[in-house]
Amino acid sequence: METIPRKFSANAYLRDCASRTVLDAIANRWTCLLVDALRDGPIRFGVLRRRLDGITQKSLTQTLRNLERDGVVIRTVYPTIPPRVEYSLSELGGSVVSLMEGIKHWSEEHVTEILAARETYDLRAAQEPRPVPVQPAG
Amino acid sequence: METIPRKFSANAYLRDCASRTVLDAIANRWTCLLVDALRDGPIRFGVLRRRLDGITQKSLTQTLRNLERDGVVIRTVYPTIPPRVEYSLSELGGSVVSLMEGIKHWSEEHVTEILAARETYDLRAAQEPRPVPVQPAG
DNA sequence: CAGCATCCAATTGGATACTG
DNA sequence: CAGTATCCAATTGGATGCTG
Repeated sequence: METIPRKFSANAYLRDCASRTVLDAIANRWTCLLVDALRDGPIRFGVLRRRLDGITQKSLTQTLRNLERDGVVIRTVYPTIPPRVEYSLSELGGSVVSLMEGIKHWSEEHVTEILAARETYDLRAAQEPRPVPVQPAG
Repeated sequence: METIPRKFSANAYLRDCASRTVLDAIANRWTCLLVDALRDGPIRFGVLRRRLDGITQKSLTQTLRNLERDGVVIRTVYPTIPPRVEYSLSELGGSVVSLMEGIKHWSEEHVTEILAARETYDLRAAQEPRPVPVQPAG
């Protein structure tokens, strides 16, 4: 009787589990917006740059490179002058689109509620008595 | 005839839209793991600390404070000695659990595939001809 | 136990200049 | 157009010590 091969079980709670690096790769602002922007098909570098308002060329390049390296994004270079480079999602990338889109959507849906919560919190914090310093000034 | 009040439409693509700050708040490693860890009910600070392997006390405190401020997390202090503090999800927090869990799960499911992609990429990169320096050494 | 305060190293991010 | 390279400011993150 054979032992059933136990499947490797990743656990992102563990600091040394490689899935933690994957979590880091996708759970950040630019990856979320970038993957969402790629959902409707190939898109050029310059268009992406303008769409992800506030991203620098450096950050965009790095985010794209990392996702390409991870097999999430496909980079296609057309040997024209001037150069034309298009980015699209791989099948793997397609499998994470709904999650990224979901996060973006959630942020937009709940922003008003959250801004209100922040205001309330800050107001209460301002009203609370300050902790007495160990060495009072003066 | 009244004008229909046009609903404010948030857009996280825009750098100055407040929803961008919400995106930043939830799209990061610790928030993802933290919210996921809170899904099964109230949990103490020390337990969280041990569960989110590798997090420092400082980072955990800050992540919890920010989410509390945003109305995602509820902090309950029991006036005992020693102090006992429990964290749980608000209703708002509950509405984002499935997304956070989804990201964690996706990371764990695709880690092998992604590690392979990285290896392939790095191998190809090592084989590619180096760009000729403008001022060749020697 | 659940923090806060502080110091410091390391990583990130922006601005700028240049290239095939 | 789509990058690379570099310099530098700013933010982050870890380690440590202390407290109600």
